Amino acid sequence: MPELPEVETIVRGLRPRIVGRVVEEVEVVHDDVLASPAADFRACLGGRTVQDVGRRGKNVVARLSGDTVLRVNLGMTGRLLPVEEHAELSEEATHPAVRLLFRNGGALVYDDTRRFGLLECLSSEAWERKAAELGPEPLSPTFTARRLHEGLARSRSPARSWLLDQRRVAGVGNIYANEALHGARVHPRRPAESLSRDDAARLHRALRSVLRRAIEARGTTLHDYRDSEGDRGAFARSLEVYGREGEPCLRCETPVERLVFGSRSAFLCPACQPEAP
DNA sequence: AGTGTATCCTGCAGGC
DNA sequence: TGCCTGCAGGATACAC
Repeated sequence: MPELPEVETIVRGLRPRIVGRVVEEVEVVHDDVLASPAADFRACLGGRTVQDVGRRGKNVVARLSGDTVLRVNLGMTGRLLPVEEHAELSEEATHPAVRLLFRNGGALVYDDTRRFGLLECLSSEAWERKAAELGPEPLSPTFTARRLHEGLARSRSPARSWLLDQRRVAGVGNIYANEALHGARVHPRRPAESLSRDDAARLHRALRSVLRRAIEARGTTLHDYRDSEGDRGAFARSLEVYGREGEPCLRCETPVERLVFGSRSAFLCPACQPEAP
């Protein structure tokens, strides 16, 4: 669910509310969202101060004292809800899985209906090693059209599968992959290596554009996604193909088609995005 | 190297 | 109302 723009929105809201707080107690409601046994997770976090909250790909990355990192992957339905006082929490939390209780009151609740998310407490060094396996940040200045073209050229995967692979580029999920491909007029099934330099340049531009606009709109809420204030994102109304099967393409009126491959839906305009280049 | 499939889990919409 | 199927912003592991 949450892709780069949603995670970015969550992180921005979270940062001012939890930096400086000290984790006093860790309540584990469902240990299946933890990467390690609950006792290890508690010991890893207990007593530490939150120093910063950032994002890498779709991961929320909280840096804590003692060179410790809490990585949160929100899966499909994960939410991070800062709560001011113990007493009246859980208003938003319908499926709390983990609660970090702060010294002097307040908490950060990890809520996750489907529990596909993952919380991992690890050393800075261990986190850096993992982060190095992720592809470049698509909004970083070092992610150039040329670099994208070079990456695509080495793979026969369908372009959409390529975009979803976090080792190739970090943070793109099914919504923005489909939107970017439509913006670039590239069929989602086109082999990555078949994209010309021009195709790659359009894809680069479309991807960055859609991610930036979605961040401005505070993300896309289809069902579950809420930011750290509990608010919905506004980008759903700006989607051009995702979820619009049978509706007219906004560019040419041709009905949007849905395909399934890689066990996920792909949405495209068959006129704007021809399968053959 | 790539693809198809299954798995984790819950909720919702739609058909009957 | 109930029961069924299919579907969902993700990630991973497996066999072929």
